[in-house]
Amino acid sequence: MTAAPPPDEPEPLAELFWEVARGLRQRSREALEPWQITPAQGRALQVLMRHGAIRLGGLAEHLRIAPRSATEVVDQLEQRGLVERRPDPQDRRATLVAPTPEGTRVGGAVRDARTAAAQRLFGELSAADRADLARVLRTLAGDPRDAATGPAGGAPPRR
Amino acid sequence: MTAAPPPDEPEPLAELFWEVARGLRQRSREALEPWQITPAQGRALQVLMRHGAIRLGGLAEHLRIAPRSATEVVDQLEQRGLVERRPDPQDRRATLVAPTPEGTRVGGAVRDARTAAAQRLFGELSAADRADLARVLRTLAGDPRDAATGPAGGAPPRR
DNA sequence: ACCGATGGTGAGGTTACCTCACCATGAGGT
DNA sequence: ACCTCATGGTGAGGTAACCTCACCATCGGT
Repeated sequence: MTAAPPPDEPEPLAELFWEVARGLRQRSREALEPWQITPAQGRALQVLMRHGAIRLGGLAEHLRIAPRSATEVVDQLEQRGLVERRPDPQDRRATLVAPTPEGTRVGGAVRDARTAAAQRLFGELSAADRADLARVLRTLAGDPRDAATGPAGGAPPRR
Repeated sequence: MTAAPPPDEPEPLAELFWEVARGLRQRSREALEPWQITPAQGRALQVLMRHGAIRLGGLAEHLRIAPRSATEVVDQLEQRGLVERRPDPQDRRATLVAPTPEGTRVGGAVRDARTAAAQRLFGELSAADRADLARVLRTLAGDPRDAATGPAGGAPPRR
């Protein structure tokens, strides 16, 4: 266990990664401050804008949180008039959640603001650097999409 | 891909980034599960291992949290016998916090586990990819280290 | 000797999660 | 048709990791 054959230093890599994450999160938070939207609400709204009306459980799945927690964030968004609960005609147990027109408007604005925030960070990079970053991140995310352009033959398809 | 006049898709870049962050956080969490150490405690312990005895306020600064919050995490670590409070001989208002021998032991193990976790993720990359990632992240982190050394500074042109 | 600044902490609040228990409904077996 | 079990949402209550505000002891400068 003391053996570290490739004596790399992933430690600073991870640290660096978190440092950048901090910066990105900070910018995102500033970006959605004008709308008084919490990060959790923003994430939920984005999912709803993409998927339209979905069940509460489906929303929870997309957000990777417990169904109970989805109830909570939907409560908040509903109270702000950004989303609407309606019964699922297919299943009377289920509740569909959909953005209101206002929710769509705000959601769009939030998305734009967040995009702009990301741009302010990633825009500092050259196009080549952005491409490198995207390629490497795709590899790390387990996306096999870049296997063809990989320099060392790419990573074996794990998982 | 060479001609991309409006190359503004930071959206997937940011998404990709968070996806990877999720994976890294997940692995880190698993890594320090055997020690029953929460992420906040782990971070504090790492700082203490690096700096030895420091003031509570100094710890808060390193962790970028409010002094009051540092009190809390130190309380937890002290209760587990991993750190020790002692009066600062220079200033009777201040409290020095230092890891106990046990804390040093656990802190080392946690560091190793976390390093191994990061390795499991970043180890999937080629050395060249790791270098690219490090370079780009340093730029994003605002580290002037690579600006002074020019565009091809620390990393020789690969490929 | 005084007085404003500083270091730590008690009290109490927030966010974003969680589990467990519960109820209404749906779906399958007999 | 009936019974049973699984499923969808939610009330109740809990946790981690932060925060601010108020307070006290001490420090440093005049």
